[in-house]
Amino acid sequence: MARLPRGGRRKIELKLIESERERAVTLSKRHGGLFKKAGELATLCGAQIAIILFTVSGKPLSFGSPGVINVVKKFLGSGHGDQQPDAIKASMNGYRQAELEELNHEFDDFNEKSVIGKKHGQTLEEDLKVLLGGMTYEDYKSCMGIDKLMQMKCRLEEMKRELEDGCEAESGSSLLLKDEFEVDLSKVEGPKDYLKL
Amino acid sequence: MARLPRGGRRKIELKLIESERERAVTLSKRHGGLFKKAGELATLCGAQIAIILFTVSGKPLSFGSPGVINVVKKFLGSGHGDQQPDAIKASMNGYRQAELEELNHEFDDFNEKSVIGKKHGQTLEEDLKVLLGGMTYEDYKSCMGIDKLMQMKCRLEEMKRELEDGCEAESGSSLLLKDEFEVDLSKVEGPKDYLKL
DNA sequence: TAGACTATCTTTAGTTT
DNA sequence: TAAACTAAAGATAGTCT
Repeated sequence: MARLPRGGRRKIELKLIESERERAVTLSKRHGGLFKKAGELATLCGAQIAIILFTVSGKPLSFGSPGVINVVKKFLGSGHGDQQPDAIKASMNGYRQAELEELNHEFDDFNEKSVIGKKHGQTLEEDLKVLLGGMTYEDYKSCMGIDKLMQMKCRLEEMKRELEDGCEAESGSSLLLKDEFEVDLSKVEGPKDYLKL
Repeated sequence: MARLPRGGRRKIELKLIESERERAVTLSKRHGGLFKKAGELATLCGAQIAIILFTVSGKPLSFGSPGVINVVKKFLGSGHGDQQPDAIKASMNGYRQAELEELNHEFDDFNEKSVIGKKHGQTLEEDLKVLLGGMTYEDYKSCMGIDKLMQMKCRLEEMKRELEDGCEAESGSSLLLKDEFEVDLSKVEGPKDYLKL
């Protein structure tokens, strides 16, 4: 009855939890917390939100307000007709728009880091080395951050090209992120603001 | 320089934030927090996760590990081939499985509440009244909780019927939740465990 | 073994700059 | 206008039952 207050929350390392049982417990707790937060966000901000979650064993869990399928449909479907003030974005579906937002955001992050490097008199090439730290080339491919950064660059250029060509390339498949995305770091240039949409 | 520690976090009511500006600030903060938590969940538990978010103004934001589209595809596509130990679930896609999980979970919640009511000698009909509190009938339709509960009941029965028919009704459309779902409370029966899948 | 507990960590509402 | 700040609110890791 009388509880000994020995244990409390402790900070944990952000890496895959080894123990399968502990992992399941953590998933259960955080799954609840995440969905709760999503619900609050929907209520407080009037946002529509969907979360799709697959556990390591393949079990699907989902949250949706006003329903996963509705949000996903909107995301995959056309975005025109909504109150999009931007003419370019009005021709894109939610997926493209969200991707664009994300890429621009990462673009800003990278630019900021580059500027910090510049202050120390580094070249962009050196910035990259700093950003990549002591990783080997093999690490690069498994590193989400830099991988996405490279995808970002190419995607931005691709989008820009499409827009300059008159937004006619509606085929879509070329816009899907490739599972395998080879990056030749020697060809990486520094980010340019004019690439940002 | 010296900050007067007058302000700190205060509890807020869980309803739509009136002020458009304040709503945007809250969305920005919580959007970051939510996506961060999702990333942690993916890392810690090895889970695949996608979040799709539309702001009130229609702007789409997304998070995905290993990419929104991949997770959504898996969700909408067939679930067979994965390590599903359950024969029934193996024939369902992620969407149906997740829906089933959610419904079973709500079913448990409702059952638990009913049991609590039973302890006080109430009938199931009275349980419902307790659960519904002082709401009017119009409130029912706008009340997500009870609305989903009714959907749940029907959906479970529907699924059960399909399964008994040999899992042949693969058409799918009948399984989509209807936007408008009329509920006649006088016909509502108590939950039965044999309905649960 | 799934839920209760609690000390601590994390997020964020309101404020200031 | 956005960013930094502060402390209360909220989430949760580890423990116990």
